[in-house]
Amino acid sequence: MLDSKLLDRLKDSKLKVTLPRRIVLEILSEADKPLNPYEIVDLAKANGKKIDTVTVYRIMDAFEDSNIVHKLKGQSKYMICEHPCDDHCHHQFICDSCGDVSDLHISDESFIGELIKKFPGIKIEAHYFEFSGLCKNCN
Amino acid sequence: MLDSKLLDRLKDSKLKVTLPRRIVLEILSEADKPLNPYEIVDLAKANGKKIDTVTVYRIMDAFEDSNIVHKLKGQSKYMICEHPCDDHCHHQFICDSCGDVSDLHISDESFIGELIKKFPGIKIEAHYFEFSGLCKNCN
DNA sequence: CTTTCTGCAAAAGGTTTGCAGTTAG
DNA sequence: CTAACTGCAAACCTTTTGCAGAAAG
Repeated sequence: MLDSKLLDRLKDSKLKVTLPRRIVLEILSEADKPLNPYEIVDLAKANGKKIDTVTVYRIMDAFEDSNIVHKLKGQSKYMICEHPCDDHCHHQFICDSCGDVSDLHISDESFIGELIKKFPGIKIEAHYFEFSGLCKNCN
Repeated sequence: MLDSKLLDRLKDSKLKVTLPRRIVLEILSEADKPLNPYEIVDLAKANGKKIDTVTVYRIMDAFEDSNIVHKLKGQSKYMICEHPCDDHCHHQFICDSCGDVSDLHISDESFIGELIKKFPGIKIEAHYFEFSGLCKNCN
């Protein structure tokens, strides 16, 4: 089921609430990692729901404009933006062995602070950290 | 002119020293930012030198394998790798305003060390850091 | 002389555009 | 009812593959 808070975010935007948009939101919120449009279409199909890839591209554009999702700059992957006003900051650890993805609760300051010191003048608005390796169960 | 140290890196690898490879190296070393294959072809043309795009793609693959260039994750942009290092680890800063991408040479230890302390038992094999905001020119 | 490399053509993959029909508000 | 949205087709751009000829070592 689609989380009601997410649905509210969609309602609060100037976007119309349509079936494809609900499906995309549901898939993104259930995914534990960023997804690209093709992956979203595939997951939808796996759930018995068909959406056109082009539609997903357009939905992602609209969601990005409305700050509902965050697009990873490098990859064309998207993830739900949980703290729209705070920042689009994410830290995750992906186990190469069992595939488990965990969200790391690490303090931003220790990472970001050092960076600012090293590169004075820049302003960091968002960040995404991804680590992979072996989790403590698989190590 | 092509820097002799760079040329040596090419000679030291198992790759043959060919004209297209010299051109690519020269362009990359003169560029102050990461370039994608199309940009390399265009800059070559601007210097009166014609290379096929496919050739550039293949050259970049070979250079990456030989640790001569570093590929920015996702961006399909390449830059001369001054510190031939573990190519699984990337730190990039993307300016939201001018789109400039810079690769940050920050020590892994400061970032990774803290993480290991906090999550004992995990083994980190690769990481990807992405920061975005405003570069010092746009800030 | 052998193996690697290049350039061309074509295929494959990812993303965007145009348009007619549909649906939310 | 109207503006926004979807789905399909097709265009477009990026990247990969296959192959014959050229060049490096």
